[in-house]
Formats: sequence, structure tokens, C-alpha cells
Amino acid sequence: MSNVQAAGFDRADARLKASGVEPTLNRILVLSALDAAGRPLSAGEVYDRVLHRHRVNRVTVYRILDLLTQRRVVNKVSTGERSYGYCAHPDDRAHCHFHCTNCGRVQCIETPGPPLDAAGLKASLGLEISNIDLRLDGLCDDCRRQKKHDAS
Amino acid sequence: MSNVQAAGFDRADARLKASGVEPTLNRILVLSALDAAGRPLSAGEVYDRVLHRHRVNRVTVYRILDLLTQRRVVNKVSTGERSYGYCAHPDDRAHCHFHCTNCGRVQCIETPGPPLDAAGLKASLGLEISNIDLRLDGLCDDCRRQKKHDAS
DNA sequence: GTGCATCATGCAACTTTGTTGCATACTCCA
DNA sequence: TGGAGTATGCAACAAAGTTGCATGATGCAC
Repeated sequence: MSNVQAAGFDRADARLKASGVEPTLNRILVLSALDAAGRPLSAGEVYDRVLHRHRVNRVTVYRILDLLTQRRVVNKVSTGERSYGYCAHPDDRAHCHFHCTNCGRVQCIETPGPPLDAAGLKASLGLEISNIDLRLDGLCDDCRRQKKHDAS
Repeated sequence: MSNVQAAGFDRADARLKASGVEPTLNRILVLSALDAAGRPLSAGEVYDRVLHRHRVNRVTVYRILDLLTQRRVVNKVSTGERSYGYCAHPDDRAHCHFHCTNCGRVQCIETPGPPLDAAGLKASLGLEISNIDLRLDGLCDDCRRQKKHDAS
């Protein structure tokens, strides 16, 4: 195992413990896969990546993702595709997600400031808001270049 | 048929024509179901409502919803649940969606102003953004009251 | 150490949601 | 009338997620 991987495992282990979640091997593998990806992964993608290192059941991955979402270790985010994405963020920096309608890829975008005024919204609506999910759809750089190239 | 229904059909018919979509009976029924609901409906819900008036195939409903989404007659929005929601808005007023994590219901929320600075985001990110999907998760009024009641 | 409770995982079967391919029916226009 | 294009139906399929139950591991009391 490379040092990078080992460090990822340690980090995942620590985050699980800090969140009061028993750091089993499967859970560590799930969390470090998400962490390493740096973008939201679907449950299926997480499953594939964990399976690559260790025999695990699909249902177990779903259960772990549910658990981590509940404990707020990971975020469950809309991807614009059929399934939700899961995304592990090292901190609570303001960010949202960009979904390319052409290639389907989703990436995290760190906005300069909070993209919207959550506190103001909560106050003006009088609703108890626990989570905000913001997704932008459009063409990613690659696809835009590709289309320009095709057109010329 | 009540006058309200008839008016809904006429309105749907007009909107389809205005968007360059052939106003078939199925399409009118789909659009007026969405319009009457006043909140995002899943494809399954739309199917049920249309079926209630007229024999139609499930696939046809999916195809109509896709078509209307493409033509921007309806919005496809994240619901926080397993399936996407479709929502017909009479105009482009700023709005987002609220998803109750307890009962699962989704409602449209018209925000006093645009909830976020779309133009600014587009400019600062340099991405071509065609759609913005903003969802707030939390407890709706009913569920909050219920929980308070249970606790006391 | 033995027995018990609790939790994590595996497995199979199932449900829900959405898609595809192909056939049929309808509409419009030459 | 006939042919092109579009809308719909139907069956089969695929993907994503869930449920119920069995097994295995871990920790604690005795």
C-alpha cells in the first residue's frame, strides 16, 4: 500500500471515530474512496472502488453510505442523473456542484463565498432547514471545447 | 368537466402551442396535472393523475415529461427522494424547493428575490450554466408541530 | 472461558424507476 | 390515395435501491 493510501485510511479512520462511528474496514474503505475521488460518487461507483480492494456486498455499501449521511460525515447531493452522489468534504467550506449535461460528470465547486444566504432564507421562510443542495447544470470545459471543435 | 378543469386544459393547450409542442390530449393532461398540483410531482404521480382521466401508457408519460423538460415547459427538479420531480411554473419567478425529510413532501418556495446570484456565479466560474436547481431540506410546518406535540 | 446481547455484514429476493426496440396508429400534405 | 413523420402502446429489460433473514464478529457480565 502506498503512503498516500495509508494516509487516506488514517484520515478516514480518524474522521469516523470523531463522528462516533465504529471504524470498520468497510467503512474506512468507503470513506477513503469518497475522499480520494474529490467529487461526488454514486453508490455504484463507491461499490466498484471498494470492491477493487476488498470483497464487500453491495447492500453493505448502501448501508454505510446511509449511515455516514445520517452522521453528516458525507453529503448526499443531487447529481442531475438518476442516482444521488455522495461526497466527503474535509470541512464545511461553501460549495456546490456542477453537472455537465453532456458527459454527465459532476464536480464540486468551491464558491468564493456562500452561494446563497442560508440564514436569511431560514429566517424569512420560517422553516427549519438542515441542508442545502445546490446544483448547476451546464456544459463543462471539456465538452464545450469539444463542441466548438466539432462546429468548426 | 368543471370550469376549473376546462380552464386548466385551455391554459395547458396554449402553453404547449406557444412552446412549439403539438398539444395532444396526453400532453395536455400531463401539463395540466402538473399545473394543478402546484408542487413538483414525480413521474409516477403524474402517471397516476393522468391515468385517472384517460388510459395512457407509463412510457408515454416519461416521454412527454422528457419532451416538456427539453422545451423548458416544465422544470425537472431534485426532490431529495429517489426520483426527480417535475414542476410547471407559469413564469420564471425566482423559486426553489423545500423537501421535508420527515414526510417526504416537496413544495415550491417563491423567494423574495433570486435566492442566489446566478449571473455572478456564471461569470466567476466561467462555466456555461443552463439551469440551477436549489433544494432545501428540513422539517415542514406540519411535521415540526407533530414532533413538538409528541415531545410534550 | 461461557453465554448473551449488540452490531456489522452477506445473501437472495424484491420493488421502484426509468429505458429501449419495435409495432401500430394517427395526421398532414402532395 | 399514399407516404412521411410523429405519437403512442407494449413487452422486455436495466439500473438503483430496499427488505428480511441468516451468519459472524465483538464486547461485556458472570
